[in-house]
This record gives sequence, C-alpha cells and structure tokens, in this order.
Amino acid sequence: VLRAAIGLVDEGGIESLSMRRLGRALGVEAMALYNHVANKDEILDGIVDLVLSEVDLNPEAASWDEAMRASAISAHDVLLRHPWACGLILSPTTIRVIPARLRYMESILGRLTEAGLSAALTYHGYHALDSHILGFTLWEVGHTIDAGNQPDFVATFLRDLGGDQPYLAEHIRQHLDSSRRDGVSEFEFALDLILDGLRRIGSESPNSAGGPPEGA
Amino acid sequence: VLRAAIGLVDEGGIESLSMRRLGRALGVEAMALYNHVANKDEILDGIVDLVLSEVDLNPEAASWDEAMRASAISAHDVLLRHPWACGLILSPTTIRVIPARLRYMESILGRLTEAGLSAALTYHGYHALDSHILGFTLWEVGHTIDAGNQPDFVATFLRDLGGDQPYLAEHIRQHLDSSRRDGVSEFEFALDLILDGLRRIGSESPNSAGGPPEGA
DNA sequence: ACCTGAACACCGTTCAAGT
DNA sequence: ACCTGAACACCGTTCAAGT
Repeated sequence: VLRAAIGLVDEGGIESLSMRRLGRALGVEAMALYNHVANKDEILDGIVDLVLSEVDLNPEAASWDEAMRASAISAHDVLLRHPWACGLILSPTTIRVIPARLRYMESILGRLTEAGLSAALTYHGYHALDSHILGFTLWEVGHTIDAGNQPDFVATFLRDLGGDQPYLAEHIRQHLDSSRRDGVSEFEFALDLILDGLRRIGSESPNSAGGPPEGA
Repeated sequence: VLRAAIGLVDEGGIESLSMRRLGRALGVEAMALYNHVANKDEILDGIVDLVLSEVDLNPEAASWDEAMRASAISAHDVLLRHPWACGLILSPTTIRVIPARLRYMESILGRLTEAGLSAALTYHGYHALDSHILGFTLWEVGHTIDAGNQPDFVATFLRDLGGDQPYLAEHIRQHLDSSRRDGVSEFEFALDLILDGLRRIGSESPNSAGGPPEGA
C-alpha cells in the first residue's frame, strides 16, 4: 500500500506524489485510495514512519556517546537514502505524530539521561543532536548538486560569482575537489563538535549547563 | 510588489500564497502579475531575498567568534520573525540563487578565513554554522506549538504517550515550564558548542581538522 | 467491501483580446 | 504598457452510483 508511495517518491521526488498518480501506479482509479486511507496526509505520515523505522536505534557501542554517534550516523544514512523525508519531517505545516519518530526521540533522550547528564544538559543536548541530524541532513540534501550531472551549472555559477564572493567561490571549488576527502564527512564533523561539547560540560560541571528547568 | 506577498505569507503561512490570492490582495486580477514577474518561483526568491537582507552581517564585536555569534543570532531572529523563510531556503525542490543568501554565505566564510582558521577548519566550520542557523531554526519553527493557544492538544498528547515514552513526556514538561529559563536559548546553546569547538581545534592544532582538501 | 464517474473548489500558466 | 477572460492541465476530496 504505502510501499508503492515510497517507490514513487524515491525516484520522482516528493512533488510527484499525487493521489491520481499514485492510483495510476497501482493500476487503480485514484479515488479508490480513499477506501484504504483517510487522506493524503495519512499517506505522508505513513511513508515517513516506514522510513524512520529503518534507523538503528540500538547499535552496539562501548559508551553512550559512541552509541549516540552510531545511531545518528544510521539516521543520517537512512535520510540520505530517502532525500524527501527530512523535508517532510521538518515541514512546518502540520505537527505530525509518527510512532517511529517518537521512538527515536525517546531513544536520544533516554541515552542522554541514563548517561548521567543533568536534566539541563539532556534538555539542550537533545535539541542540539536532533536538530543537527534532521537540519544538517536537509541542508545537505538541498545543497548537494549532482556535480557530475550538470557540470556547466556549477561552472557558470562560479563565473557569475565573479569577484564579489571570492571565499564562496573557493569553498565551492573545495567541494568539487572531493577526491581528497578522508572519510570524516561534514555531517560527522559537527556531530563530534556537539558530542565533544556535551561530554566536556558533563564531566566538568555536571549540573551547570545553564538554562532550562531542572524538571523532575 | 513583493511586500504584499510577504505580508500575505507572514500572517497566513506559505500555503496561502497563490497567484490568485496575491492578485486579489493587490486589487488586481491575478494574471496581471505575470506582467511584473516571470513566475511564482521568482516571487518566492524575491521574498526570501528581502527577508535575508534584514540580517545584520557586520555586528560590532571584539573577536571573530563574537561577531559570528552576533550575526548568527541576528539571522535566527529574522528567520523566527518570518517562520516560512527557513523552509523556503532549505526546500530541496530547486536550487535558488538569492543575492542576500550569497552575501550571507560569503560573510561567514570570510570571517572564518580571516580569523586565521585553516582551510579545512573553515570548510567544516562553515557547514556546521550555516546548517545550524537554518536547520535548527526550521526545527524550532516546526516543533514550537503555541502552548497557550492549544493547551488541550499538549495535554492529550502527553496522555497518549502514556508510559511508552517517559523521557519524551518529561522533556515536553520541561518545555511547558518555561518560566525558569535563564536567557540561554536552545539556539545559542548548540551555537556555542560549535563555536567553542572551532576555537579549540583552531588553537590546538591549526592545520589538522581532518577532512577536506586544503584548497587554494 | 471495494471501485468508478462526475463534480467541486482550487492550483500555475498561457494567450489572444481588449484599453 | 498594462490588464482581462477564457482556457489548459493539473490538484485533493466528496458522494452517489455501480458490482
């Protein structure tokens, strides 16, 4: 049922998902879908739920931060495999209550708390981690141009920049020269910045992250 | 011309911007807009450009990281004032070339480079900062419910969580108890994590951030 | 129980026709 | 130079009607 929708969206992008088109892909007359599903939003919720279920929430790891790192990378991988998912999760039009998303939030919060971080540090750490996983990945998806696919676009873009944005032009050239990468992806760099910071604050002064209520 | 569009979107959300409605708001018959603008995408680009122009790119500050912090907070403020803007910037459907966005990217890159950070650290630091500013803010916009406006939604949601997600329920309660905040916003917490990390790596080993090509 | 056709209220966009 | 009406190819959704 929903698998067809995922297939359609995976190859055509999110804007190619319409009830009529989905119906055609299933060999059925489009309005027949309303017998199996309440409305289009329910389909969107469903495919996001399915995708998020692919994330490995309980990787084997020696410490809480290594486990956090592994599950964050797993989530990042999954979201890159379905580039439309981030946008759907973060799209501010509706608040979606998606089971797999709740399990995922709970997993992060639980790991931070059980690691012995203070309530304040858990509170802020959760925001930093979750927003990085979803936000960075969406950023990445939006800024990644298949350079091999349209090299002239990049070339003319670089020329248009002219001398006005020399630093930006240089940055783009660094992206193009991706042969010399050493495996530390952009995603993991900022992730480690966050994890390092949490570890440091947590060990230095376990109850002074500043900010939110102490909670329970 | 575009100001009308911003006004419309600011109060009705992005989905209330249609050529027909925008025409009506201007007392004109909708297709007349095509005399002043190529298509709807040009309108979207235009309003994003106008909004991003409000960001203060050159705040007075004693050091590069304080300047970075100030302009990031300025951007965050602007984006919260126009909650639809983040989604438009990060929406992966089209790559938008928006002058104010280019100036903004250039500003971050320039500041990092001129601070003496290595090419590698600038490269990664830029990704971390830009994705945090846009990604976190979009995350924030999507997850912020006007608790005062619909307290029952939160209440029933908390009940539905039941015992399955105790940590998540606790986290939401912390959000509701916002009276004891001390001014360190969620946005600034992760921002400082990133800036602290960049400062530390930059001073410890100025040329070993690991990763990207050394560039120029 | 499941599907279909016709219909409604919307979209973005084009284009010949008006002033 | 600017606007309009009619039209085209789409949307999501409803509902009476079919099997």
